[in-house]
Amino acid sequence: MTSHDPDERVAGPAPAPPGDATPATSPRAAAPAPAPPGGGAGLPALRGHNAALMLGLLRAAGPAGVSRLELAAHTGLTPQAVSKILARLRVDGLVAEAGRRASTGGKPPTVLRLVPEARYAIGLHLDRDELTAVLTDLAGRTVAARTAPLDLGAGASAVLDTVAGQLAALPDEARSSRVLGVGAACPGPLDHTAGVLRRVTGFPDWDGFPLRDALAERLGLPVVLDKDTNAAALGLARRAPDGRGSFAYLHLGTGLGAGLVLGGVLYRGARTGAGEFGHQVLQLDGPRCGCGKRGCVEALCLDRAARGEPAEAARILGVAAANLVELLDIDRVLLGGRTVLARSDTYVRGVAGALAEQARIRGDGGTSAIPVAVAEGGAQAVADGAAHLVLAPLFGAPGTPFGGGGAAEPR
Amino acid sequence: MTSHDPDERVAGPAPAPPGDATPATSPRAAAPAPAPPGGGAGLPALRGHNAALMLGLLRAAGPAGVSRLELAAHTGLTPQAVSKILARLRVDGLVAEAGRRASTGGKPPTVLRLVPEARYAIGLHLDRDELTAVLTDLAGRTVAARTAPLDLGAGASAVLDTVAGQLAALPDEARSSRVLGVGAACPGPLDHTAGVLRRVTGFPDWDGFPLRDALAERLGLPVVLDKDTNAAALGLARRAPDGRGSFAYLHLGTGLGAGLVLGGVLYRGARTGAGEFGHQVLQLDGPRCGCGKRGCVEALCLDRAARGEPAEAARILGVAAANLVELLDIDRVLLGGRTVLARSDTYVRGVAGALAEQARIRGDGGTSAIPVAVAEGGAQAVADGAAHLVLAPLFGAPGTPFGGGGAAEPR
DNA sequence: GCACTTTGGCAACAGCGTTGCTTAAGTGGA
DNA sequence: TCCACTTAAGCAACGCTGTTGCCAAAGTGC
Repeated sequence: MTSHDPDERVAGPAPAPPGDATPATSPRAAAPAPAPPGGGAGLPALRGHNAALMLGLLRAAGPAGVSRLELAAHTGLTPQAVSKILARLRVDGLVAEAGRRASTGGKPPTVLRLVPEARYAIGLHLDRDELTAVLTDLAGRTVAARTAPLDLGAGASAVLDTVAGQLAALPDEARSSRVLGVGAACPGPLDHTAGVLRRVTGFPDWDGFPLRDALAERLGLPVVLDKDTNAAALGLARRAPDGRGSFAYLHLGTGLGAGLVLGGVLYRGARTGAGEFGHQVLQLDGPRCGCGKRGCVEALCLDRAARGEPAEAARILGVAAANLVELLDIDRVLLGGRTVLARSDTYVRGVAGALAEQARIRGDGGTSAIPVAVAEGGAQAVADGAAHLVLAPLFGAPGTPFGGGGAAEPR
Repeated sequence: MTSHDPDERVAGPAPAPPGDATPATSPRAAAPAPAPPGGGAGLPALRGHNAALMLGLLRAAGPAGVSRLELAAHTGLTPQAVSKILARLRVDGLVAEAGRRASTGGKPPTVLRLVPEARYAIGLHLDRDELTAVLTDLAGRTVAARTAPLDLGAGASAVLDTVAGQLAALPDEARSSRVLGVGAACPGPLDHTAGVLRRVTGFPDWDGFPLRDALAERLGLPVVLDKDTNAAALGLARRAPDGRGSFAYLHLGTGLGAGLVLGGVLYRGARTGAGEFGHQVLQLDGPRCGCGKRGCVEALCLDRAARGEPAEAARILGVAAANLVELLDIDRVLLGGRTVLARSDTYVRGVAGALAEQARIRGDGGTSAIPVAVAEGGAQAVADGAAHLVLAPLFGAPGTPFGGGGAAEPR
């Protein structure tokens, strides 16, 4: 079965066809209420919240797993409650027992871990000249990845064809019913909520195109659309040790953008346009930038880089990063993008220098220098992160409001 | 001093800072659960969440009130559930019926409203040379306000004496058991979580002083400590029509600071140091600022203001504000502080001009110019907002995590 | 081999919002 | 005047949540 039923509606949790007896997994409810935003919560929301929390802790534990009592301690829930919740997750196939740990003077604890192959997500990175598609499992591991040339200027139909072709070439799991959906990352600006592209620099024809719905219809899967920098930041957030940190991912390629993770949660802003970092004015009445303003970081930075002065470019980026750190009080800065990767040491050193200088001036002792590093993941980072646009709702982000996805039933 | 028994436990949910999930324990032990951060939720949390949500909607409705069915529609809860929740709140004395509205073809709806005098909070603004204390009721109205000279340099004991004296001069309600706590706002930087002051500019002796606990012990009430700009922003957030907006409050007085409300929630940052807006570098290698860096907005702005060029100062502030708007995608900018208020028209025009220019360049149509206004509340805005540091947890912020205060029992 | 510790499940329970139905209190047409 | 209809709100029973109390399982250590 290579193609999904084209008539299938994707948006809502479509009520399962009566004749189609879904296997073991228990379809709990047909999502009764559209839940007005900011709404009240009932028992289903409570269950979803705790289930998501537990899945998040299990994912953080990795292959090593966690014991029930450890989960109880981390969540503040009763061991008995943890047992019940885990029982539900085990029935759904998301969690499994994985042996026992050594005793500490009593009955040895049973170790639990995620079942990575229980669910999958597809991540797409639609760049200006290249398409990357990855298949990611529940644990966040990249199962498969493909890259193909792409011409964003070739029109919607051609782009959709390319995407469909690449997905068809992914392993069979990519077409199983265990795929939760597709995360698509594009150059901004775009409207995440509506799933519509805006004026992608250099490709004005895409302005207003409902890419999310077009992809959803073509692929027969739910689709989430977001900016490439946001996707990358989301992917990096998963790698954070505590899962609650705040950081900025600064992407310096042909342009300069940022993805902000504040308190462990991707920050998108009121109109999902946050992170437009490139056109922060850093030099009052400075040289005119392509955007029409004067003294934008992007222009200053890329100019120095083009002139073969990467150290100076890095210093400028560092000043902008220091602004960011002061304003948002984040605890980490990650760098990425082609321009950075070409001279990563220089850029890390330049930005770290600016931040160290600032820490020295503030001299807070406690708030010593903010660490700077090159973002892991390399060229695939955006596509990887795009998959997490779909996976993330399953896992309880540290301070998420009610009703994190919970044990999402596939399709 | 007052009639408070110093050993008495101030029961009920300790006022948690809005926006983050830290339980912010009162000096004494909290009764139920220490609730590990980001923890799981049970039925009490569910109840608290919905109660807080309801209180938030009731507050937003103001004296006009709301009907049960309207609350049901806004929350997504069943009318029956709304009835039950309101019954509990009425028993607690927080909510009361207030007549009926005209019929629309059936039984006329009963109107419900907050009982403003059911709870109170005290707001303190400890400025460098002045102390303002206000008594605020549940509806957010300022019941009483007092201002007295203060010398922050006179030492902790003298400052505490002054505070206690001012509180003693507030109306009797300020000493009733219905007072939930005290919100204290100071010039930054400080550590909101620990309740400890940092290097207040000009008063280095305060560095490391545990003001929150000192005030709590002296006054026998729970205390929440925060930066003056944060308090002001929180107070302004309550005035927002939708309650979910994002805005920045820019305070230009003897210094320049910002309070950020993102998605209806006060954003404090990882180490509660967010909003350090004054030392954003706006002119690469510009004139040296008192802070040690070069080209900070604060230095540029105040220099122009001192030179009698308010229009130029406003333009510079506008460029910095435009940076903020682009980075965080907020939908409103509010101005305040002595320097602004002295020439408010000039500053509003200057900042609005910069934002309009940016909107023109982006030319998004939808995202037309971000509105700019002078913050309401005047000199009392900070003290008013400080009271909301205590009140806010009672009301469900739009997207708050679990366990918003709920119906706090006094004593 | 026995006391002890640690782990984890079973059963009963209190409390949450939901469902189904009834009562209250209006409007409006015959 | 009466009766059908609409809207509002409460009562009772219910399903499901995490919690509590208790007990069985499975180790360690003397």
